[in-house]
Parts: sequence; structure tokens; C-alpha cells
Amino acid sequence: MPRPTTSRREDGSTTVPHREPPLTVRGARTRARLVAAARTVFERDGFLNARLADITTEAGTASGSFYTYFSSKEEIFQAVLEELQDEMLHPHVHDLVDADDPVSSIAASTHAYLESYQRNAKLMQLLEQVANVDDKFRELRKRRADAFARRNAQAIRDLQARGLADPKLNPILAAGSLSSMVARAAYTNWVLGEDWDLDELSDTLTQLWVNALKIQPTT
Amino acid sequence: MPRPTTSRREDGSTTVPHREPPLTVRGARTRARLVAAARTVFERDGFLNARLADITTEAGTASGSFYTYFSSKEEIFQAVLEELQDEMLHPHVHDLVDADDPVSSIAASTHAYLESYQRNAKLMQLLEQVANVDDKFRELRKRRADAFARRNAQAIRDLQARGLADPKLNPILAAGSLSSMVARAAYTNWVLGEDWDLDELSDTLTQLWVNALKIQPTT
Amino acid sequence: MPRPTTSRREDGSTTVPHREPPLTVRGARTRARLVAAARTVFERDGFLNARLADITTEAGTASGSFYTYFSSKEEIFQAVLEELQDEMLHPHVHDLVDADDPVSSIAASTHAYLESYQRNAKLMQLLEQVANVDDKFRELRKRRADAFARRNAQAIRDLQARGLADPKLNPILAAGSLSSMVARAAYTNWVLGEDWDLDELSDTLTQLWVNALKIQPTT
Amino acid sequence: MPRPTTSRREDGSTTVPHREPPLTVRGARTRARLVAAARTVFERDGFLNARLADITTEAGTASGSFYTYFSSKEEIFQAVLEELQDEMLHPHVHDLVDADDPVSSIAASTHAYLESYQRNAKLMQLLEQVANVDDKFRELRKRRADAFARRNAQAIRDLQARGLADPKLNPILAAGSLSSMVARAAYTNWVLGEDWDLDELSDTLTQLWVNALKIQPTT
DNA sequence: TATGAATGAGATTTCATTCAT
DNA sequence: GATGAATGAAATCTCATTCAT
Repeated sequence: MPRPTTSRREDGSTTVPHREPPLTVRGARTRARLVAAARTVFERDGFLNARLADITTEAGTASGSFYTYFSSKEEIFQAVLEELQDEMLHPHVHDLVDADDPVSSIAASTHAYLESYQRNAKLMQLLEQVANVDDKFRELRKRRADAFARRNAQAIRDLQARGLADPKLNPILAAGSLSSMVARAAYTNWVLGEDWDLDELSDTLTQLWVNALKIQPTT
Repeated sequence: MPRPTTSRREDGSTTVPHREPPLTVRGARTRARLVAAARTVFERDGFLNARLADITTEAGTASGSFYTYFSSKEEIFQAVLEELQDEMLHPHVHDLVDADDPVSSIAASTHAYLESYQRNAKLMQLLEQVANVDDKFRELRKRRADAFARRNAQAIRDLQARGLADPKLNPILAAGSLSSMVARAAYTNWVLGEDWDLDELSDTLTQLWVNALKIQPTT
Repeated sequence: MPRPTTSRREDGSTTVPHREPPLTVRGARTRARLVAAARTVFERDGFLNARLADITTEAGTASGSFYTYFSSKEEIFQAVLEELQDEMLHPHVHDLVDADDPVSSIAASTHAYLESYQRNAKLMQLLEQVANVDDKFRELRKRRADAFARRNAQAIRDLQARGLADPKLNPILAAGSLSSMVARAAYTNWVLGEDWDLDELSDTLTQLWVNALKIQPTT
Repeated sequence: MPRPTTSRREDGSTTVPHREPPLTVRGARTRARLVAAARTVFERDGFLNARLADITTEAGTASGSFYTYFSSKEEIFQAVLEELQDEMLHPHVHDLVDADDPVSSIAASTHAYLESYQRNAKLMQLLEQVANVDDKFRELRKRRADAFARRNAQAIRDLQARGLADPKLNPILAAGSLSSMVARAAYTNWVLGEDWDLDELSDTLTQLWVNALKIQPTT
């Protein structure tokens, strides 16, 4: 349809398939089983190749039960994504400003990002796949990237104000570019399958970031 | 959405019955029309949504004629990609070593990369989409990224040897990371649709790169 | 729906599934086989219960071939309907005015209508079913009924002008009502399954019509 | 559109497991709510498009409660129909014989029929739809039409015996045909959506009926 | 009685690929 | 080489009906 396409009503209006949250304990359990199954199947087969039937089979439910809780593959994918922590979705240095020691702060957040990327590599790969196929997810990612860039840009601005970072840099572009660097490096390593050591990569990225901003030691 | 009967597996294990290059002039013309049509359709509809029938219709040929020249959508996509210059596929600084002035060299190649990315944004988006869906193209991208990274790593190593770059950096990881930065920044700008000015972005990236490597002026 | 319901293009635009008429002889033959098969299946199973698979099976084609020529059950039903003569779709007296003998004229057209109704009873039943289920066909029927009513109303007006019919009657309402009488009587007899004799029914309807209009003998 | 799992056959051969009438007050109330909801939903969506889930939602009951009172959509439709007065289901002249004044009698019953048709137009449309889809309802309609025809035929026979109506007419066929005329005219006006004035239509139909039977004034 | 989650059969529709002309 | 009709596998989605609580 396509749906339908599928207009149900005789007046041609289409009801947006809104799914109610489960009201009973049994319902909540079934929904949870479906989400877990979806994660398994997505990670195994990829988003595009995953069939709803695979998911329900994996969850041990009837095929029709899927639609009790979700109205599309996209929707259950979103539910799967919600298990990803926000902090993991983008590299960040949000404690940069508060820190007496920006370098350790960058090091810490970089390391944390890489670790969680590695831990969720399959899911990150999925996200990459879906964001390049589905406009809604592309938009979602853009909004998140923007939010992080703004926070990092503010941090850079603060450092510049305190004379601790290269004043010539455009804070927004620099923040976006350096975030990009970390995100793409992680992608290259764990999705494309380079075999860089996590700690070494973390150190290099931290060093590059610090150098790039020309961060001055605070002491 | 019904499943395409082909390209089921994500591991890319599809047998490719090779098609002979066209022998006659008419054949060469038809093939060229198909490739051009494919580019149009891919850019309009995306790789996944593009149907072979759309391509043959756009090319003004019968649907069956497709198989005279190509044996799959992947294969014609490869043909379309061959129009992209190699240098455009990855950010590079290959003239870095020879240059007396590494900064201008970085600036020039960054600017060139961004320009061609902007010019071929639709195709780059396609490449991103396909590389995240088809293992063969993912592999292809990895090999190319590796090749560029090796060359850039060598350049960095040379600068370090001449005392012109931060000796603490791991040349391979630094090269990979900085390339990633430029590639992903371009992607963010022209695929995700940020609205950064090309020149400003180019300047920022150059500055970050130079800072990151702690490149010393040669004079 | 069927494909998510079902926008093909990435921009969300939906292509109206316009089917080209067949270009080859083979194509024309296949299309004809499908229409014939559809009539058989519709008459046997009714419009709603008919499955496209039944039609293609009956036609001896692959299921997918259906969509080479039609894009929906409604569309092939329309093709089946086109075999019905226009004159058969509504009771009419269009030669009423010209006739020197309006009574024989009414008798002849009534008899002709009933005969063709009987001959196409199954199809008329189908039309009744579909017109009460599908707005497009309901509209189609209304337009046709209107056209016939206008012609008959004109005939009545002429008779009134010549002093040959009851001048108190509203020509439009009388025409509509008397047409309704014939149409519904035929429906009652051949669809609901009364067992009235065609000739007797024809005579009665003619007599009622003549009486109702108070038609005077012209001699 | 996927096929409903039930009511496959057009011959209406569905086993109907009877439901006991509700024993408690609460039960009676629930049943009444369901019937009212069904009418609303049927009139809004049509019989075929109406889902049992829509009905229970509208009634504010759980979906499973439906089967406590009804065993199918057909059965609840029948319950909805029972709200329609019998007299409304067919045009009638049942007081014709007793009347000293057959013309006024015909006028009165015609007018009454049209008025109630207009008032229940949505339900009459539904009945038309269902009677053309479900054999049980088609049979029901036929039986009722027969009963009315018999009564009207008797009335005509009486008039003929008293020398007050055209003796050449077959009473049964005339009764059936004239009833058809009124019923179909009402259908055309309020279901197909002509825009005839009720009183004008009523007058015309009465006049046609009186003329058709050649009814003589009794005085 | 009432609830609402669970079930699963089954039709539609797509489109890559083949093949007779 | 070119044509375009024919093929058929496969996945989605619906919703009447059942059933455990």
C-alpha cells in the first residue's frame, strides 16, 4: 500500500496507524520481546533485509502481533534505537568548560565515546544504513548532530574567551568538524573494519583535537 | 514493501555473469545511454528505489536490453561511479611532501575536495547509501580509504622526519582521522544539508589540519 | 496496502499506475484472455469475492501478468463492463417521438430492454453490487441514468405538446420514475429471482407505462 | 485489500451459532450500546468497510465483548435493521381496499413511504449494499417484496372486481412493478443523490400509479 | 460478563529476470 | 542486438475470532 494503500474509510481518509502502549503486563512483555527480537534480527540481517516475519518468529509471537505494537519496520527500529544512550550518539565534550583541565576532559569524553561505539558497533552500523535510506532518520541524526555541535561550539567559544584556544577558529565549524572526525574514525574502525587499537585511537584523536584547538595548559 | 528477488544477502555473495563489452557502435551508444539514464534515475530516486525498468525507460530502450550490457543494478552503479574521479573519492594531500609550503598544499587539496564533493553531492550521497547496504561497495570504499591513508601517513611521516610536524602523532591514525574529518564534514554539509559556506569550511578544515599536525612554517 | 501503502519515489510522490495498451499481437491476446476470464470469475464468484489470482488462473497467465494490463480489480471490471451495450444499461424509449405509434414504440423498447437484461442478468447483478460498493461506479450509473431520463423527459414533453399525453405530469419526474419501474422490475425478476414470464412482464410494463402517461392512440 | 477470513461464500452458507439474549441488566445495556454503535459505524463507513473493532471502540467495550451478543457482522446488522419499521421496507397501499377513496389512500401511503425513506436514507443505502452482497439479506428482501406484492395484488384485484381499475392488468405483475417504481425512485433520489422535491415526487408517483391502474373516482 | 492481547490465514502487489520473436 | 511480454517468488498487512485472566 502501500499501502493500502490503502485508505480504509469510504470517504478516503486514512487513519494514521497509531499504536497504543500496552495496557497489561502481558502486553508489555510481548512488546519487549519484539524489541529484543528486532535488535537481534537487525544486527544479524541488516535493516533492509530484515523481514517482519523474522522478527516475530524470533520473538515467538504470531506475525499479526507485530501490528499490535508497531505499525512499520521503521517504528520498531526507532524503539530499538531508544536503547542507545543519547551520549553515545555523538562525540561530545560537554564538561569541557567546567573542567579545570580541558585536555583530560577531551580525553575522557573521546574515550567514552569510542568505547560505547565499539560496544554498540552493530547498532551504529545499522543507524548509518538507515539514516542513508530513510529521510526521517536522516533528519533525526541531523538534529542530534546540530544539538551537539552547538554545545561543543559554546565550549570552544568559552575557551577562546579565556585565551585558552585558537581565537582564529570559527567555533561552529570547528566543533562540527572535530565531532565529525571522531564519529567517522569510529565508523571507519568498527564498521569498515580497520583494526586500530581503541586506546591508541583515543590518544591520537585527543591529541589531534587538543592540537587543533591549540589548547593551552591551564597551569 | 515486497522484497526484490535479488541481492538478498548482505554478504554480497552474488555470482556476477560478466557481460562482454559492446562490439558494435550501436552497442556502445546504447550502453552509454543506459549509464547516463542510470545516473539520472539513481540521483532522482536513490539506489534502492531505482528500478531497472525506470532506467531502461529513461534510456529509451526495451527493458530486456539492460541485460545485454549489465547483469545487475550493482554493476551499472559501478559503471556510473567510474565517472567519479579517483581523487574525488577521498580527501588527500598527496603533494604535501613535494611542496615547499605544506600549508598551502593542504589548503589547496582541501578546497579541491570540497568543491568536487559539492559538485557531485548527489552521487556522493548515493555512494554513502550503497556502501552501507552492499558489502562489495563497502569493501571497495575501505580499500580506497586505506590507500589514501597510507599515502597521507607517508606524508606525515616525512614532515615529522623533517621536524615540521608533531612527532608524537601516530602517522597512520592521524592520517585516517584527519581524512575522516574532511570527508564527514563534507557529508554533513551537502548530504545532511547544513548550510556552511564552502570557503569558510575549507579555511576552518585547513586550519584544524595544520594545527592538529602542528605544522611549522618552512620559512 | 499494501506497499507502504505506497509511495514509490523518494520524494513521496505517487505514480498513478497508468497501464499502456498492449503493443504487440501477443499482448492484445493476453489482455483479451484476462478480460474474458474476469467476466467468468466475476459472474461465478461476484465482484467482491473474486480474487485476482482466480482471474489469472482462469486466463492461464502468471499472476504478475495481470498488472501488465490493469492496475486494480476495479479497472478490469470496467473493461468487462465495456462489453455491455449502452442501450442496455437503461430502459429507454428514444424513438418514442418519431414514431407514429408511441404505444408500439414503448412496447418494442421495453421488450428489447428486458431481453438484454435477461441475457446479461449476471453482469447486471454485478453492476448493481459494485455500484453499491464503489463510489466511482455509483457516479457512473447516476450519470447514465440522468442522460436517459433527459431523453425520455423530452419525449414525454413532445407527446404532451401534441396533446397525446397527460399534461399534468412533470416530464422529468415521470421519465425518471417510469424508467425506474422497468429497471427495478427487471432486477426483481432476474436478480432476486422471481419467475415472471418475459413477455407477460413486458406487456404489463408497457400497459402501465401507456396508462400512466395516458397516451392517446394516434389514429 | 486483504480478504476477511469470514463470509467467503456469496451463497450465504454461514453457520450461525446463536447467541443467547442478555440475561442481566448490564448485559442488555451493553448489547444496546453495541447496536447503536454499529448503526453509527455502518452509516459512516458502509457495511463492508466497517470493522468489528470500530464498532466495539465506538461502543466503548472491549473487542471480545462483541461475541457475547453477536456472532458475526451480519447478525448485528440484522439487529440494526430491526429498528426500521416493516412498513418502511416497501411501498404499500395496504389500506387501499378499505378506503372509500383509493386515490387519497395511494397518495398517503406513497408520501409516507418517501418520508421514511428520506429519514432513513443512510440505512436504506446500507440495505441495498448488503442485499447485493449477502444472499441471506437478498432472500430476506425478496420475501418481503413478495409479501407486499401479494397484498397490493389483492388490492388491485378487488378494485378490478369493483370495476374501478383496468381489468387488463395482471394484478401480481402490476403490483410488483408499481412498487418497484416507487422504491427505485426513492433510491435514485436519496441514494444516488438526485435532488427532487419530496412533495413533487410524491405527487408524480401517485399520479402515475393512479393513471397506470386507470383508477376511477368512486363517486 | 468484561477485557484486550494473541492468533494466523491469505490476497495483493512488485519487479528482477528470462525468452520468444 | 533489440524488443517487450511473461514469469513467479516473496513480504506486508488486515482483522475476524479465540482465549486466558
